Amino acid sequence: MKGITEELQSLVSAGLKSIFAEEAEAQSIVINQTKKEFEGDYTIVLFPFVKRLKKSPKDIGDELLNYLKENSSHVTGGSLVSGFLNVSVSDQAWKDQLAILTADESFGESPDNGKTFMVEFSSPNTNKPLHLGHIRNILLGHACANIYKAMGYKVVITQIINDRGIAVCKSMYAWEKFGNNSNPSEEGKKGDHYVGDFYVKYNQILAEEYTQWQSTDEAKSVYNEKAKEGVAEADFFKTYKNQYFNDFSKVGAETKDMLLKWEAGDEETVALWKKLNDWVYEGFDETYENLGVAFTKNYYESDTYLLGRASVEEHLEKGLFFKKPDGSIWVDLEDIGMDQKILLRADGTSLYMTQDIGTANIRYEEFKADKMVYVVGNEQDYHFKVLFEVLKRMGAPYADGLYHLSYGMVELPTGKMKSREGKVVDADDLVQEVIAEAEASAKESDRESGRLGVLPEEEQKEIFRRVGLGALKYQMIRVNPRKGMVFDPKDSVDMHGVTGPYIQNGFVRIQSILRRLNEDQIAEDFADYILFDDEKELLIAMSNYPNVVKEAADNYDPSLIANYSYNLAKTFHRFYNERSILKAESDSAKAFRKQLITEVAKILEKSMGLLGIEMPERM
RNA sequence: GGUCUCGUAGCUCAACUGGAUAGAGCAGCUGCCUUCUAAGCAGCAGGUUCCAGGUUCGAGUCCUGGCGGGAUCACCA
Repeated sequence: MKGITEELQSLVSAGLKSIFAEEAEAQSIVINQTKKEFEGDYTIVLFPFVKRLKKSPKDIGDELLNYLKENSSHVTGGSLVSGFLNVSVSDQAWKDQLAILTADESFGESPDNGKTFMVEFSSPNTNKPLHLGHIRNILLGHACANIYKAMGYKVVITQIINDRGIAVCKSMYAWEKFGNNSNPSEEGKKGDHYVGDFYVKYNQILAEEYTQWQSTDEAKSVYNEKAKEGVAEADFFKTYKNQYFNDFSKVGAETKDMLLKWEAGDEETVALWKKLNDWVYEGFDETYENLGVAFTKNYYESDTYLLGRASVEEHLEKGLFFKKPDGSIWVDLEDIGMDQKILLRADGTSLYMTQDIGTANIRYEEFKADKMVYVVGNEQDYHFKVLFEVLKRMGAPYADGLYHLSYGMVELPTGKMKSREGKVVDADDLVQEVIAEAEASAKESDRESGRLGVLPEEEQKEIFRRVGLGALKYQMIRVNPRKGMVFDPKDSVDMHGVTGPYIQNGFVRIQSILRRLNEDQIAEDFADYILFDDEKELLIAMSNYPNVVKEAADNYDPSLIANYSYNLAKTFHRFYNERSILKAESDSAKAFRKQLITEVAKILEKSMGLLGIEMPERM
């Protein structure tokens, strides 16, 4: 069964063929909703054919309109305005459209296509809790997974956990020194926060040590070298911190020693490492659960960091890469305007790039995914460009299905977040905060209506949770992923206007009506009903849903869904203010509207569901 | 400096991938709750779409060159 838009497209396509012998693919024909200023429901843009047919828009439009009227019972009339053919469709066409929506439980969802979609997101480090940046990442990735599931893919959700390296050792070091052999539950903290606090502590003691060092003779002599170049002392020490850590720091040396021990498999060190990481995972799981996401499979860097090496060496022999005199292995991408990039160190140890090559390979072996999408911030655009190019040259069978879903950073009004300084918006805090805000907002409006106060405590809590999370998630997803965004934790999230709660409110209003309607029998028949424009607008919007899902999938852009849901909700709110359902002017109006709003609610719920946002029954 | 990316109302964002007079929300101002949930609706006001050229029936959208912000240019991940 086809929606009206598709029907018009194929009619126009057939019409062009029969009248002008012109081949035009149905999907390529541009059909818009007619602007309010003009008479009509749908607009067909004729300009593309003017040139190809060498005829005036008027000739084409007149003949096409005749064809449409003769060949479709749905097209009742139309008018031509400078190259735009505005056609009107019959009330029956709208009712047919509603029937399609009602009959098709999985409207907007495609049947199983036998393909697999894999998405990687979150990808946390185990030395600190998740923050605002992760939230955008997680929500984008999760929404994409849902969208591709709706498109008929089997979906695999993964994260790669960065559980090794010097950063983890820093937390371990600080815990050993200051942890008093305690643990998260004794301290009443969430595991990831507990461990993260030691990471912050570590950076504090390192900073103290560094400050003290700056007044030593050793430091003076290092600075004196640079002073000749006219670098101010304060500026010098600001930029020297990393090198200090590597060359002079006692704390740094001990931490690096810890890393070496870990790599050598030292039992005690590994046990400590495992203990801290397990605490962190417990904390992460809680955060993920609060956000409503779950992973099919976790990859740990401690397992995968050696992978890829064999693969690189193999392709070196095939002449794809080259070896520098020092023994390191490189790929030369200068022929496509990119740089040379190192793939394997002289000592044979692997790098970020090597790891990612290896991980991609084992993932493909494990899941045979047709698409593999990485949700990673745009600061890694270049890395993924190189990675994908290298995999392509290596002849990876999955190379064409790789995609980097790059998104802009989330910034605070004060600038970037600095996790080392503890200057971050914590994910768990933020979630708690928005839920509290939803509660405050609800109680304020409930003071007059008294709707929620009578519900059991549990039920109220669930409502606040859904509304708060709905607000947060919607705000994060509604902007185009490519763009950076500013998030002000002081304002937290809005509950009015273009927001999650606005859309949820549309759904809630419908549920409220349906609860009342179901109390008495109403007529089912509305054959003689004549539609209002606002009712047609709802049908137009709903019939467009599958296209929006497809577009969101093609562009890896959940914000399209977010905008769509808002527009549908807005159309509904307008309709709601204009037309009564319980007190409809006739039985057929009541029957029609009942069916109409039932479908509106379904699509609101479905589309928001794709974004991971749940609908409350009341609010 | 090279590469990538963004620039639309005071602020946060749209614009169906080149279509009609660039739309929403927030903030400001006016109205609408004894009538289906006012987390709502209606209205006022707010624009040289960063600038200059070009492509064409038509450009916020594509091309060229500037200007401005961000990212990146590690044998870190």
